[in-house]
Amino acid sequence: MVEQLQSLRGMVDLLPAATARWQALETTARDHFRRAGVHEIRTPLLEATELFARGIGEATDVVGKEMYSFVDRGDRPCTLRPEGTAGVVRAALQHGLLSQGPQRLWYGGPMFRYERPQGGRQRQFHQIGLEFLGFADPRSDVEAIAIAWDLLAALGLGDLTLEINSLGTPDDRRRYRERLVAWLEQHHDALDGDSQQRLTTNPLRILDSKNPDTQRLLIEAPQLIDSLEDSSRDRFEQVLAGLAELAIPTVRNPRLVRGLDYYGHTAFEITSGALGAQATVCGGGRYDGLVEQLGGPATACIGWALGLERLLILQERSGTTAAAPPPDVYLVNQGDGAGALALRLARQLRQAGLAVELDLSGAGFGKQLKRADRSGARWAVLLGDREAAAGLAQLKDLQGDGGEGPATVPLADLAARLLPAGG
RNA sequence: GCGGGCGUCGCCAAGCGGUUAAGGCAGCGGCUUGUGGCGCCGCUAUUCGGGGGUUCGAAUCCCCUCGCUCGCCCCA
Repeated sequence: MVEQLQSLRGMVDLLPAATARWQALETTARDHFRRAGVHEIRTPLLEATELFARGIGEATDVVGKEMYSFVDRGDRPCTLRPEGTAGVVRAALQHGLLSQGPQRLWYGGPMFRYERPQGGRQRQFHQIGLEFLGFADPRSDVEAIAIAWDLLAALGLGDLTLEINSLGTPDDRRRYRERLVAWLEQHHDALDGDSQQRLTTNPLRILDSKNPDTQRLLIEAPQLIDSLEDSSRDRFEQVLAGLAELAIPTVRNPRLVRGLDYYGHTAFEITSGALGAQATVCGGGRYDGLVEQLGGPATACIGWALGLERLLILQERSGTTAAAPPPDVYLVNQGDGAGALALRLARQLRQAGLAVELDLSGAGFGKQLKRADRSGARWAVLLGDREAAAGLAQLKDLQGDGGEGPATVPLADLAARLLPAGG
């Protein structure tokens, strides 16, 4: 026997049993964005490696060790997108969207990160994200976050925590980094190994270390908020006030820093305690410097991304169900004449708007009816050669108890007979 | 990339060194060659993720490998 081929590690198939749930999720999201006046943008899965290196930051883990990169046949360094923002900004610049005014955009689709798979973490995973390009007002932060919060609620998810922080301006951060490093160096020996390393590579990331000893130590450390200029702090307060006014509960987390270089000012995460180690369902923040960094005009932006696999895990845990809808009609047929006619009848009923499953097995009526029952269809339409010759069909209500026998209906009347009852 | 756990039919699952690898669900066939849901009967793993090894003998022990899973890391 030939060795069984498998999907690549961390790459997951979505079988028919799962796709109903995904479609429901996508439908809800699409409608939510439509009502929020946010428009969809679709960009390629594959981009020049340089886009991510410049956009996300060379020093980040996502760029440094998690990208699916390769050189194509034209010797171009390419990368499967590890996140959506960089591509959206690139597309907006390339097509001059920003000169048409501020953009309210959303995107969805697969992202790729070469990591060790874990619950809620795959190598190909799916995100839905929002990007507001060209919005500086603190109210845009509030609205962006509110859209995420409400979408999660529309998807039936409660019991979530919105953690929020301000990373201030690049100057604020530079100032803070110096203070923090100075302080941490005095406590160098008390830090865990990972954090000691990050002291030189990315000291701010030490703040959200999961090491309990490090966390205990950090309680005494200088706080980012104290290094913010007044204007940054005011801005943050306005965002918090705006969220409070919308009755969206926030938890200030002074140690929330996030891993992508482009974030500044508002940074937030929406987390759930039901997800284990991968607790973040939605994360985002302001990235006022990114557009410029990618060669565009200085443009204030805020955005977020939402992990669909994690969302689905939460929906499942909270018992939300979504089953694939059964067909309206199961078309039982037997005999050559009836078989040919059934093919035509199925098409005709479908054109009339009914969902029709046509039995192609050639099995007996009993077998087919059994399958009709299991399909969950409301109606069985039976077509044998006797009926075919007479231009009739038998109609059975599969959801009744079988008390009344099948009705005999002229083929021409079938659609009309079934449609009003279908609802 | 690092550490722990796991891997028996499409799914759930017994077996834990000794002749033919339980069972349930699903599937298929029959009872019922033109009429469903119930019931009954039968069929469906020469094989235990894959490859080596130990042994008279392995699904059961060892090694490697692949995959899953939990934690670290990272993030959605």
